[in-house]
Amino acid sequence: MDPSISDATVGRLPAYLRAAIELAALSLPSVSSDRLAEEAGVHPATLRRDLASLEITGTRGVGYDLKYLVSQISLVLGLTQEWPVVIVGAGNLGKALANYGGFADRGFPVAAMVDIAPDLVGSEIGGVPVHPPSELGRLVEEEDILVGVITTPAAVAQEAADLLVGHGIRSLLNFTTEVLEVPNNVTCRSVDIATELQILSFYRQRGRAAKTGTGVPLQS
Amino acid sequence: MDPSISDATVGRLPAYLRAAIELAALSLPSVSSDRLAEEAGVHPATLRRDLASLEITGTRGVGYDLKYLVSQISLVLGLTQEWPVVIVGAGNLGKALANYGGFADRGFPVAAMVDIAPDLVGSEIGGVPVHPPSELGRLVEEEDILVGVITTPAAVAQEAADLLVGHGIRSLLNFTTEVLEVPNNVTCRSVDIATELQILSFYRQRGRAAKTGTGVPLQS
DNA sequence: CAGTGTGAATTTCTTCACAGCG
DNA sequence: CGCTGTGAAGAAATTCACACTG
Repeated sequence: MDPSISDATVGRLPAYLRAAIELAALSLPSVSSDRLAEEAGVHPATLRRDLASLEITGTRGVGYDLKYLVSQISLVLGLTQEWPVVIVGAGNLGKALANYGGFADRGFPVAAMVDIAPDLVGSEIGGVPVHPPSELGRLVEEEDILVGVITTPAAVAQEAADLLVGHGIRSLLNFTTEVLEVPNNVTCRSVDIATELQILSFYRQRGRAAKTGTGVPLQS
Repeated sequence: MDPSISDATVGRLPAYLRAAIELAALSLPSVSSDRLAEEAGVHPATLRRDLASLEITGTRGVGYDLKYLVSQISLVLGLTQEWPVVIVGAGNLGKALANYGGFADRGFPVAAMVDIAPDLVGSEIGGVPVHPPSELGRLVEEEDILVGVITTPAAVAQEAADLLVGHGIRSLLNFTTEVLEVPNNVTCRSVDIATELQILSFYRQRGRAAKTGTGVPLQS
């Protein structure tokens, strides 16, 4: 069912998808691996091997059909369905993300926010209502929420994670510096700005080009 | 001068640093590679090899001295100096980042913000003054700014990057979905939330555990 | 003939396993 | 004796290079 799509490949798929969408918007019917790889910033052979591993095939002498490419990559990434999101923590970052249109556009509508501050509860931010944590269970149920985004202060991030996991959420995106402990049927990715800045400073200092996009802590 | 510190190693250093700081805060004098690796979420042999490649040595039978560890990793990452930051784009995300204490705490003080909106210019956000783009040159000079953080709308992100690079900034952290073109003496890392969500949805859908923290697009 | 798909070579990264030091 | 440091094995990822096809 999942014949060996490597982690390295998965990490590149969003770049391929973005590049393909961009080129499709130019009304090009197809692309060569050379061109698409250029746009995505990878080696052409790597791109061909990645696509082959997804069983996405091109036409020899021509290239890959762009519409097909977009639909197949979307399929593999699971983007044919919507993934409603709840944002836990209505501080600055939470607000920024709620106002940020990019979520809904890409199939991750922000269905609700949760915060403990009584003065925020009941308000709306970017059209998204803020609820108290006690309502999380109901929200998850009613809004079919699949993803939890954690933008609380670091000190309570683990608490937020436990709450989300306790209500059946199995995908977490963590914006705090805290490393979260989660059961291993839960997928958690962390975006840590400090990590990014530190890596940036390493490469700057050494004058080396940053090759691969490692970054991002993570757990199962 | 830089005897082979691999990209994979660099990507793990921030996690080691964080773990070491955490353990040092518990007043432990030293740690074994087993313990530190556990905290950082890597294999103990990987940790030992990484540290050895930085010429950080432990004591056999004992472990690694925590103070030494923290200071040496900081040194390698270039965190012995401050890296003043300018945030370009005072929208929601820019504001959130300006208000976010974590920057300054970790040696990346937010020295200034830049925005084109006349009603924002002259105001302060989280104690950080907002300037018009025309003043960027002076700011970079006077505040010794080394890093540019791009939080503009995607459509003008390239423009922002050009502006920063034009004023001598050689480290960019890009929060837009746009892929930036930069000269190759400039280090640019991108944090793209859509990418993270898409990867999350892949692993969730397949029920596979997300192993390595690939993520993050990037260019030279 | 342009460009895919893929064996094979190569490089890089990880893990094992253990000699040897404090 | 516990734990580092590392040679060697193994696994994974990347890149080469070219046969082959539309």
